[in-house]
Parts: sequence; structure tokens; C-alpha cells
Amino acid sequence: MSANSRLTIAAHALAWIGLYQRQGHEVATSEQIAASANTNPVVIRRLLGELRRAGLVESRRGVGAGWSLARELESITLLDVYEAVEPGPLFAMHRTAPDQGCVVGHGIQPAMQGIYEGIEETVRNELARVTLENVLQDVLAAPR
Amino acid sequence: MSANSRLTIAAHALAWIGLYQRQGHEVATSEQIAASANTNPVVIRRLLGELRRAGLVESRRGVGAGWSLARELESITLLDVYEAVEPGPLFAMHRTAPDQGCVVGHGIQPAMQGIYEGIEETVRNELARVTLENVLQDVLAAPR
DNA sequence: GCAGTCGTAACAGTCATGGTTGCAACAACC
DNA sequence: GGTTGTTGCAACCATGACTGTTACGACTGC
Repeated sequence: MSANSRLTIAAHALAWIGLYQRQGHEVATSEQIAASANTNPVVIRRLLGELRRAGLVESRRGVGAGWSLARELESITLLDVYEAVEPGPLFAMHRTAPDQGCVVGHGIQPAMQGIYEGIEETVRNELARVTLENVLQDVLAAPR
Repeated sequence: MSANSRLTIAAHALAWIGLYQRQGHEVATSEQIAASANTNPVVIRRLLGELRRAGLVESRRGVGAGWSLARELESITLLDVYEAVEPGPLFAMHRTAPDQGCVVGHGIQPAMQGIYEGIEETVRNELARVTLENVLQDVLAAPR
């Protein structure tokens, strides 16, 4: 389906801020993060704005402004990020309602709905098992 | 992410063909299926063409032509349909490669890759647990 | 040969996403 | 109080995936 990269970029930004703060800096700017992710600062600000609404990061304005973590990396899971950043369901129903006069058209949506909900639940469980601290450790463990 | 409905429509089509054949008919036309799914016959033909390439259905041409199942509904899982119909991964990486000179930019892709592969594997396992026969039974069990 | 259906190309419309520009709001610092 | 650097946000365009639609050739039973 060639999905979007929002979750990837959001995790990238959080790991970057976390590492930067551990190196003694107070805040990170969207421009620095954008340079690391090789994208536009506005894209980063948009994403971090959603993470702020979810209570994962904070921002300061004015000179010397930037972004900082609102919670420790250990306490943020990929599920937190996913819910902050991905609005819709993994699988979609018909665009237009199927023929309700047909047996299949009438019953297919509740049937698939139940299946899809189960799958989304297991995906959420998987995402909830990974913290951003795990991600950062994996990042640092990558071979040069 | 507001995904696509290809898997839903494909399952709808297969269940429809399966039920139709159990009612004594040999083949189903794309027009009949499109009427049930409330879409265009060409959309159905395109999808069923991908299912045919995967060996799930067969088609006949000429007068009295149409589509029939190549395997029993019991032996077709949603994973078979998913693989026939959804090409890409669930989650995408960065559009443009991140800065390899940055520690995070260098390590983030292998880190996320590993996580995503694990999640896709569990999704596949879930999909493999549901047969189209299960789906049809769920469809028929829907309250009127 | 006729009729009905598939097979497929071509194109427009919609939507999500990403990239870009521009500018107001804000706050530290001088 | 002015300057400066950064966020916040709106507006717009480009791209790509998917859907819907039309058109027409290919095929086959009658």
C-alpha cells in the first residue's frame, strides 16, 4: 500500500531530541532535526505539534527556543507516537456502502470490521511493547 | 492513515463468488459482483485479475463467461488475499535517506526496520488464521 | 456471424502526504 | 525598546495511490 512515513519520522525526531538532551543541550530546533531527517523544518514542526498535543514533547518560543521531551524516553512507547500521529484505521471499508439487499453486501462490513479490530489490537500491543528508549538503543547499536 | 479498501473488496468478491457457486451457478460475472459491492465492474475485474495471478480464482471468456474459485473457500486465507492485493509494507521509511553523518540518521532505518518487520509478521499471522469460509460464515451470521 | 464477457489501456477525480514560502507571535538578549 | 532567532500556522503546489469511468480489442458459445 506504500504507506506514509509519519511514524518513522516522529520516532526519528524523538530519538534525536532525547539523544541531544543527554549530550547536555536543553532544547533542539526543528531545523536541526530536519537536517538529520533530510526534510523540511515545517514538516518536523507539524509532526512535533501533534506530539505536543499528545503530551509527549514541549516547545519554547523566542530566541533560544526549541523542543524538549515532556516525558522520559523510557516512558514513551511507539503506541503513544502512533496514536498521536496516525488518525485512521489500518484497513478501510468500502468507499460507498455495498448493496444492503444482497446477503453478502449486507453482512460483509460487520464481518470484516470484527476481523480488522482484532488485528489492530494486536498491532497496538506490539507497538506498546517498544519504548523510544529501545529505539534509541537500537539506533546506537547500528554498525558504522 | 486512512488506508485503501482493496482487501475488503477482494474478500467481498471471493465470498460472493463462493456463495453464488454454492447456490448452483458455475460462474459469476464482474457486473454482478460490482452491483453487490456498489462499484464499477472494471474495478472488480482489476482486483480479480490480481487474485487470478495468485491462483485464487479462474476466469472464462466468451459468452457465458465469468469468474469461479480456483480453490475452496476453506483453503483461502485472508493472508493469501492480502499478499495478492497489497504490494507494499504497512509502514514506510523516510522518503529521502536521512543524514548518514548523524548518529540517529544513520541508525534509525535499521532500527525501525527490525521493529516493523516484527509487526508485519504478527499481522500476517493474524490474517493467516482467518479463512474465506470463516468470513462467509460471519457474513451469513449478520443480523437482518 | 452475433452476442456477451473478459482484458486492458487511458484518463479524470479525489485524497493523503510532503515540500515550500511567507508571515505573525513570541521571548531572550542587548 | 529594538533586534534576533525560533515556533505557529496558513496557503499553495507537487506527487502518488486509488477509484471510477469510458472505450475497445480479444475471446468463445451459440
